[in-house]
Amino acid sequence: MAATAADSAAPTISAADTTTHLADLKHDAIASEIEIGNLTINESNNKFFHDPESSNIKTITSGDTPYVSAFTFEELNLLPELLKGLYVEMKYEKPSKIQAISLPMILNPPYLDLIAQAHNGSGKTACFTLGMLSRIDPKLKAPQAFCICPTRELAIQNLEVLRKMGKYSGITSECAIRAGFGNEFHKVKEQSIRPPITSQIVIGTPGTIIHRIRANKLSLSYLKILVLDEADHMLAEDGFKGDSVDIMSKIRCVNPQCQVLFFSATFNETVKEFAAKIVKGNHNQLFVKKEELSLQSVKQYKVNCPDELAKVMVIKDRILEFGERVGQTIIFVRTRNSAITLHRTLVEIGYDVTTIQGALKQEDRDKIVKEFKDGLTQVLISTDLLARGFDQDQVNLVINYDLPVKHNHPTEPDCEVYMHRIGRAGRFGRKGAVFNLLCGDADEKIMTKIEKHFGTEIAEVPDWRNEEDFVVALRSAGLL
DNA sequence: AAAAAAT
Repeated sequence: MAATAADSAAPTISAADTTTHLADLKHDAIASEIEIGNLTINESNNKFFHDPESSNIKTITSGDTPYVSAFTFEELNLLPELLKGLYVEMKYEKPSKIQAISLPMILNPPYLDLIAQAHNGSGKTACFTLGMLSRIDPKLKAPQAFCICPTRELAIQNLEVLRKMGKYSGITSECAIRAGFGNEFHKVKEQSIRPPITSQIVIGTPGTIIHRIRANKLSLSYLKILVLDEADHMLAEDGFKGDSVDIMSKIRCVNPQCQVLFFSATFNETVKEFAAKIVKGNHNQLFVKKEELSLQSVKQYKVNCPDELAKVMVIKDRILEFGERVGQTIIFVRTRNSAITLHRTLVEIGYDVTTIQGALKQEDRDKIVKEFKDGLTQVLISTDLLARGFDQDQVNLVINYDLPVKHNHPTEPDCEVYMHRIGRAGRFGRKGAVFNLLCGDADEKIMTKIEKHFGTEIAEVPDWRNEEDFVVALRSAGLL
């Protein structure tokens, strides 16, 4: 990739010595914005692929450490085994923007806490994965890094990335997610007689991590780094706030110096404030304006449908008719029941899909995800189970069968979930399209609120019955 | 029953 002007003027993020109070953040008194080159693109032969627009990430440092963004992985002084993992296994060439900015902050002493926001599909996972791998003392066979995630699927996916990246490092890792439920006594029992965890990196869901800590099967004594993936959800009142705080305070008791990293594409004001409160005094922050969070490469559409059947018809005869040619599709629904019903309806009219939701047995969930990731299935119906973090390159279409709404305020959109859902398409700068299926005034109002929140105009597909309208939409998204 | 999560 051609070097930009910004490349030569290696930006030093100026050290700020002031406090980290929110008032300061608001005044941008200690903020310095930096500009660096575009994301590195690895698969330029992909026809659904283009250079994502350069995005602004606002950097706020505290303490007196100056950071220089890394334009190459070599500058990060990584162990050769890790560099090999990045180049050979991950097929990375250069750090993406968020990686260039955050990795120096993560990897260099004094290992400050970090609150980091970056666009969906921009390479956040690699940031904290590399962070965990680099900070492990290979000789010490004890847990030194935790990563907690909101779903089991995400924990499994993150472990897969970590093992790939760390393939030559010899660092040990495992998932801490619940294996057996209710009547699967043998599995539950298996876990209760398990020996203590010796893996150096543990990635899991909050409940299971707490359970292992309480059972004294997961030592905190050597912990160096804690990662909260999808951090805004992990810290949300109606998310995993209680569990996350519990884990953090247990760690602080034993190990007050443990570095904490919060990563997500979204941070609403409430969560942002809370995160800034619970990190250690000196810490770093990276933020993106919500108006700049929408991916330029993913086109959003709305379709007015007279009734639920029309929504089904639109999915089958208008969108998937062409959609199947351009990649995989995820259809998001609001409830488990909605997932089951839509699945049944589509099958009834002769269209085969798979469905995932939290009420399924874990082995079925695993199988459905695997089939989809292996490309054996084209269309996947999902609840918000897969709204966050799920990474599948080939997903070019997202359909919101139901719009995401706040559970205690059904007339209000859940803008964060909306952003995460549409972020399942357009991974790493690929092109994609989102179709929001609206039915009635209430839906239209919610859609308008979403548009206002992100300051984006969502194009309307004029007529749900007109095939040509959808062809135009997909073509304009760059998919046909 | 919002969904997720050792609920």
